[in-house]
Amino acid sequence: MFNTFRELQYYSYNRARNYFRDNYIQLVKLENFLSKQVFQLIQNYIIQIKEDYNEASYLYPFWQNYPPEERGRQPIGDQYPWIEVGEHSLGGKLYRLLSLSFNIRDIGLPAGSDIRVVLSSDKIYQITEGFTNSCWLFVDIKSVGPRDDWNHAVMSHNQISGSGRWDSLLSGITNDVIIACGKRSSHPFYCSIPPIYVLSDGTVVPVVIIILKPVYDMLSLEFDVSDGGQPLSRISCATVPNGLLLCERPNYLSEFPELFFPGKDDKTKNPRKKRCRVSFEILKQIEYWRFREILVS
Amino acid sequence: MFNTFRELQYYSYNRARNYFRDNYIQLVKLENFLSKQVFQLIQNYIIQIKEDYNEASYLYPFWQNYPPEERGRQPIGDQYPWIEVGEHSLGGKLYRLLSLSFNIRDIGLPAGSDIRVVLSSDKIYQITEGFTNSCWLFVDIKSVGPRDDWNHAVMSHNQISGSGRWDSLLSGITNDVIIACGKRSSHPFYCSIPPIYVLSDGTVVPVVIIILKPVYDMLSLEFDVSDGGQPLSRISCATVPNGLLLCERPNYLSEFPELFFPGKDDKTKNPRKKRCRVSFEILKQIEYWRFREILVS
DNA sequence: ATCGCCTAATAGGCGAT
DNA sequence: ATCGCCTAATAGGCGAT
Repeated sequence: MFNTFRELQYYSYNRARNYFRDNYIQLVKLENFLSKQVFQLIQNYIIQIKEDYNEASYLYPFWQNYPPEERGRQPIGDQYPWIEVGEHSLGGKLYRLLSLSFNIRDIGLPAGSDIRVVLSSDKIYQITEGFTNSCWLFVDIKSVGPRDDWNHAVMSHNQISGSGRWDSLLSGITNDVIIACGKRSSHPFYCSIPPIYVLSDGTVVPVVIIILKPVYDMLSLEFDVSDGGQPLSRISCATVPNGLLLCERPNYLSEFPELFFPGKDDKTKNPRKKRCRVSFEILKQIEYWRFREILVS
Repeated sequence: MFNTFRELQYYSYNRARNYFRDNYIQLVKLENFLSKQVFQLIQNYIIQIKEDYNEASYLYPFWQNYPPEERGRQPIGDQYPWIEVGEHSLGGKLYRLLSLSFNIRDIGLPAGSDIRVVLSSDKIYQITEGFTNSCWLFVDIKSVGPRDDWNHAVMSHNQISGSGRWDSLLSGITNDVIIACGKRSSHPFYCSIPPIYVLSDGTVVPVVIIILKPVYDMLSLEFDVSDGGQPLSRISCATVPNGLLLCERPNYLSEFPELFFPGKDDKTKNPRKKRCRVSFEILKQIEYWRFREILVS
């Protein structure tokens, strides 16, 4: 079955890729639209999200004897790994709330982001002027605490889409290598997600990548609090341009070569799997709506 | 905030724990009910699930140059890691479909299973004879292929609930150690999930643990197929008894000491974090409805 | 059938500069 | 601010017995 629809997909993919390279404005509009949708969902439900998130701290007596171990170089010892708190309190809601505005399919893929749903709606059909009614929304949830709260996110190669060349039937898609280009260092970044998928039924599915970054406080650091707790402080939302926008047209990477900069992996990591960082500051420069924040009162 | 509601939770927890130890039949009924619900959702949507699952194989041209690496001892080299295919094609649907029958909250926790949702409904209120209208459904999705398709699942300590003693206000909950007891070996298993949670608003939330095990075929192994592909073959559903049922009343573990048997970790693993295996055969003996299968046509 | 050897992929805290 | 050092937790393929 790996090749059952290959020929159909090959021609349809290249047709779609040409279409969206020519009409790249539609991709931008699609990203703008979904960025707004997701942002508004979170904003509308922020009270509930905050309550669910903060319950993790209130449930301390139930996990205090089995906390996740701290990790990394030299953990100070006053922090609890909080990854899953953000993933669940945000992720579950996204699955449900998106289904209010879109038809959803949970198409399988061996790798990709935390949450990935194929969305269909008339609005997408409108935006693409009838070319497709679907897109693949990739959402990654990147939690951080007060000591790691910089204006960027760390992305793995399975979380960023690339130029997506598919030159000959058997070759399959390949992305041009991106340079994670920093002030003091740089390294190649082998993003692995295509800019567009074509499903076995012919549906054309451009990829949209959104990062949600819940940031938590550590109450133990505040001078007037004796008790602990890691409540939600704010949520940043960032929309990373589709690989065609990055590498083809308008080729954002040529104007903003430092959009991606070196990640967190050390030199023992397989270079093809090294992560990069995405600058939120530069995303905002590309288009103001690519970066937004929701403060939690 | 770690201790804001501790006293309330302490008393309410022990009251609830006593209640469900005395009325353990209600816990069993609750598990039976949810087991049926989840099983029926999957059965009703199996065509869609299968389509979404199998699309991962059809999308091969899009990931063939960036496949997840095989892992473990001596990979043969003909298999693709398929973990995320099952997680997403099943998981996304569960989030949405459960919301048709239940009110859902995505309460945060630093650790636990893949999917965990606090469900509320009148039906739960009925089953518990008015004691609570909520439960915490923990669902773990455990994919395997044809070479690892045994009648069990491997569970980490964060995926099984225990006896849940909370003896003094400050101590927090602790589970009695379970013995993962096999034919040739055995080891302690330090399950870390309490049998019941009490939320900050006083809601009593007993835990229900369900395992979904999608099993895939490897077409490359079939003698009349030259192409590859890893389509869905069947889904097993297993319901693991709540820790109170296991360790207190009716104390299933005393009658079925081999329900949990040694897991997959090696001796370098922190003993407190070692996984165990759960026997599906024994689950079926405990109550027939604790193990069911859905064949994919 | 039992059970454990073995490694990829994810993630983000925090130190060194 | 930059960037990479560093490790927990999850997962299941498959070999040895």
